[in-house]
Amino acid sequence: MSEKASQLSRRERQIMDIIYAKGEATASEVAGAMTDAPSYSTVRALLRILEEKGMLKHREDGKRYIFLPTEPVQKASRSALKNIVNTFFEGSLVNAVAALVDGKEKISPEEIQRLESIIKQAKNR
Amino acid sequence: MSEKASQLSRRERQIMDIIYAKGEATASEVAGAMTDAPSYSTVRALLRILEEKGMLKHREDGKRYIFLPTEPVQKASRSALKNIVNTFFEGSLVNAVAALVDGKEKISPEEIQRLESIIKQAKNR
DNA sequence: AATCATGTGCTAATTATTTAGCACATTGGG
DNA sequence: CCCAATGTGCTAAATAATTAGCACATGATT
Repeated sequence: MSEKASQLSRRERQIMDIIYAKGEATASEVAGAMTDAPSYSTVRALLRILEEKGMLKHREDGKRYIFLPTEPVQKASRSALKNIVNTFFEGSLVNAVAALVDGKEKISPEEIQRLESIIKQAKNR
Repeated sequence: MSEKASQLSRRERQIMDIIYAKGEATASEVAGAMTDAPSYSTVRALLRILEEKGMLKHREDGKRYIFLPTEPVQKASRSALKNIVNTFFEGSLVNAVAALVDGKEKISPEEIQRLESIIKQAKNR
């Protein structure tokens, strides 16, 4: 079912989530985004480990490192969704969408419209 | 962002996923569902820990224990989805649905129809 | 130029997770 | 009735994850 992602430890996953949410981030940005952040030193160590594991890469910006995911967000998100669909919705796309829509309090007319067009597109395929 | 779920260790999460997917399971069923399963003894230990943490409960069936989630699958799935929407889709429901639909190879006419009715319902709210 | 602020690399220690083993209970078959 | 098969509880050991600290580099500021 799951492969690389589930090999990550709790902290590693937490950090990956932050970086996916931000797109990219420095060590201190990551630390800042953690509610229960350990020391800066610890965060750096984890970033290094994630890089060793091939989950992250970095580019340099002056003396700082800016970390970003190796795997593009699109691919990662699809695999995360797939996992949830399989775990909770017996593989049913429709049930997952239903949960997503039902779970949301208010859906604006614009959103409805966009959803309709998504389905329209799916129809013509 | 995340709360209880992210406190689970790698193995614990793996087991929770299996039990959510099955609805409920015995120790040996859980072990059987793990591709990289450790010993039976280990699986039982993890189940016990998950029960201590309040994630699982069990009922007895003869001499066996059948484990099931404390939190209903519906609630757990919504929280998992919410997490993904926030992490990968900047909180946008619509983008998540788009990824879900785009990620799927074939969508049957029946599925399309059900999707349409989900949106229709959402409209009248 | 000296000092401070902020960065990294590496290492070592603590804590958590993961694992297997042993003792004992129960059920079903021979 | 006895024994094998299958279950649980508990405990202890091994492995992995998490953490902080120290040494050193670099750029800015006084």
